[in-house]
Amino acid sequence: MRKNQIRINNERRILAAAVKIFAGYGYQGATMRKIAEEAGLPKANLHYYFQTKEQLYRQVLDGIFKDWLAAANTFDECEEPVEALRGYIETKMDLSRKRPLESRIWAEEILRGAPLIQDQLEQTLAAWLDTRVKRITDWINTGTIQAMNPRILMYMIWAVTQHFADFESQIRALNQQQNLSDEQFAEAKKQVVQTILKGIGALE
Amino acid sequence: MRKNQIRINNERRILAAAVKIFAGYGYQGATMRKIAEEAGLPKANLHYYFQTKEQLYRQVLDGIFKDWLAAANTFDECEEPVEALRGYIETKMDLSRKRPLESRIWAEEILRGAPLIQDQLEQTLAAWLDTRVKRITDWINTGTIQAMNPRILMYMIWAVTQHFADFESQIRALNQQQNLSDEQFAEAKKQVVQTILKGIGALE
DNA sequence: ATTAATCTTGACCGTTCGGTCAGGTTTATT
DNA sequence: AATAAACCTGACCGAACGGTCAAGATTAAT
Repeated sequence: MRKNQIRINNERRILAAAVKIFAGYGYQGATMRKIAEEAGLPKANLHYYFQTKEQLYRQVLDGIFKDWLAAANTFDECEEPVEALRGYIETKMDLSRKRPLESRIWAEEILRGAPLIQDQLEQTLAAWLDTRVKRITDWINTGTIQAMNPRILMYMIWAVTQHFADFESQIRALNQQQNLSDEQFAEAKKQVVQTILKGIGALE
Repeated sequence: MRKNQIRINNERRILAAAVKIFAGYGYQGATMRKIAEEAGLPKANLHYYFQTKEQLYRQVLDGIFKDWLAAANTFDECEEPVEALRGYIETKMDLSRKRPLESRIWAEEILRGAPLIQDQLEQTLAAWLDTRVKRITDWINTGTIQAMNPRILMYMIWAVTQHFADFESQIRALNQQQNLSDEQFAEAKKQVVQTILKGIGALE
């Protein structure tokens, strides 16, 4: 039941263009014409593969959500809290660095009240979070890390890791109009890990 | 040279409506018609007080920027790093709680690459940050807190404090579809302060 | 080689956008 | 009371939006 190669190629081209335009202009600011230009295709062709702008946007969001969840692998594979949290924070930071556009699309959707992905948040993401909260609670109960609210810890990790993608233009303006270099980003990653792990009493 | 009371009242009404609509729909998604409806005025009347949509938006951003900088008072007034940072974090958290709409408008502007406020970021905000970086550097040099990159510390504080406003809908979806109660928010504030201060070695 | 299925696209449509403007109304000044 | 300044607003404009469609071109199946 594999799709025709033409369809595969064109859908990929359109989705890649859509990510750029949605990230740069937001859902409302993005236009089918801009996406078509970016993809190098006539506008009517976009509507052949994706009936509406909203459907195209939904597919973009779905792809982002999957990457988002996949970043948790390190978290699940490690037994030790220090290892697990460090791995998760570093993976999220790397994702922020490598795929800032996707991070910004996600952020804008949440900012607008998550009109299209509320269901996914309330079901898939909520279940995902519950599982990790249980693991952290176990660590607390066995005295491996200090008592705290695991949900708030996760919110803090998400906030900090995504900030480097979502607020990139602000950070650039405060860094002599230069994006963070690889060295600066590595330093940031290290300090974020260090501060959070030490902050919850998992280090020293 | 004081303005007529009619002008004062109407400009305030329009600005308040604009904050709601810009926060809820983003710059592109917001329309002059929606803002006019929210303000209870005919659309043409908006253009009498604010020539263009962009000018109205700029005035909204200016107001936000001023509040943003004013939150730093606590930071400057305290000598001790623990007191100064705790005060600043708590003030920013409270701002996030009390004025989430403004926080979201700011976030969206940065997300879009700060097209209208780049100058303010590169000048006013950069100078503001430099001053605070110097203070933190002094604390480090006198051994009051551990060595670190003060800029990254500030980025972390901004990220976490604003997250509770900007990602409110995500947090709500993960909290049984309920916004954080006052008690939950107070707990979050406490844990954020605790984690960051302990994370940089200013506590214990 | 023929047919069917898929893909391509310029031209077009109704709607909504930001913005304008003429002409009336209200408020302030003298 | 008269004049000027400020304020108000329904009706309108060109541009751009998302989306449609018919007719032709290409590819796949037989």
